[in-house]
Amino acid sequence: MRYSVEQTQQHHRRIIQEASRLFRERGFEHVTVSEVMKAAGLTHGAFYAHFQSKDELQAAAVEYGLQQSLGRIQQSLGSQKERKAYLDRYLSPAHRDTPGDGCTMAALGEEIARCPEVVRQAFTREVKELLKLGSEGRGETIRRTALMVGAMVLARAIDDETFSGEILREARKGV
Amino acid sequence: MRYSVEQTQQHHRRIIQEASRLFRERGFEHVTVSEVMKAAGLTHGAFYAHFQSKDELQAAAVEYGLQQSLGRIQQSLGSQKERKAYLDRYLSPAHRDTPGDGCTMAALGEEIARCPEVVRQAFTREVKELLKLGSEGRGETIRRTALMVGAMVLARAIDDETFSGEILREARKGV
DNA sequence: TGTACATCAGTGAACGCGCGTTCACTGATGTAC
DNA sequence: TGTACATCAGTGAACGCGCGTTCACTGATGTAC
Repeated sequence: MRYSVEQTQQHHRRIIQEASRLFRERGFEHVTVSEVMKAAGLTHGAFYAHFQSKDELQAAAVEYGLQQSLGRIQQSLGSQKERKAYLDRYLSPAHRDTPGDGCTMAALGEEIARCPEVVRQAFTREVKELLKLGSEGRGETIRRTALMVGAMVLARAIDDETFSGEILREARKGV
Repeated sequence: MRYSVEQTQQHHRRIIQEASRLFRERGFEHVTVSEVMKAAGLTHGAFYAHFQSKDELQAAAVEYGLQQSLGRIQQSLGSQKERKAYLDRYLSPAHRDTPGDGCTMAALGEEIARCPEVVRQAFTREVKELLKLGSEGRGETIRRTALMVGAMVLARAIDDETFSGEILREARKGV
């Protein structure tokens, strides 16, 4: 049956949010369209009323995830204390263990490199915005971001709590 | 038909080598068992005479790829000049554009985080060996590695040659 | 050294499953008069 | 304001395809005597 415009828009946002979370938790390939729709409270058939393909959803989810990061960074620009809290949170075991709500670059960067243009373009656009922020110089912002992303990738892949924690702590000393 | 022991061992090595290359190029999920076997000059049916599952192959391929990296690092420990050449090579557009022969951490780290234990254990073991090397202190080695991996992940995901190159150059200044 | 037999890596057809996507249908919403 | 009709997001069955894996079979290698 037909739903109201607001209802439809809300469903659309919900699909993107759940997709973004699930993709970050398990990767694009390990999440099905049906799972995303179920998480959004709908059935899979309705998906194609919202997106032309799974690729398009991936692009929208990447954009959403990075805009979420952008918001967090903006909120941390106020004081040195907030900046420190942001870095502590990023390089924490909690962030490592809950990728669904975390950094899209660290969760999906490698997969995005192998994605169709539409996804890579969304990523590129948002990362450019992300790097415009930062209280240091541009080069320093790039290096800090790379260090944080690399440390999170390694900490998540490593199957040894102690070693993984060491990587996060050492990385924290470098930012 | 039955093949000689040496022939079989050679096939086994070849399967791992081709798998490691293909996985780094396209990710575990986008490479089929059939493709790996074809690249190794065999047919897919023979695969299960060499490995119990695709997961096991992934573990073997990760181990192989990281041991390849280990060898390269060991060869760069001789002089400051060799060390610089190694860093230049790692953070080069050439490495970015040929992941099949490059760093396994940067190519597969995120996927490995979501892999079964057998793969993650192989990764953990080899990264531990990798970090034992390095001419700096342990903390510095960890930070440098994280920076390099993160920069490569971002440079590969970004769909803009200039921006991608900038990330590699800025990262190079930091190591 | 030669003969008979067991082994097992490799082949290629087949299986079962889950995926992305399609489609006929539904029925409340939105629109035209 | 009320009525008739068109719209389209959502449902759930179905389709087609490719994947990992299995299996009956092959035949040179390796082994026992």
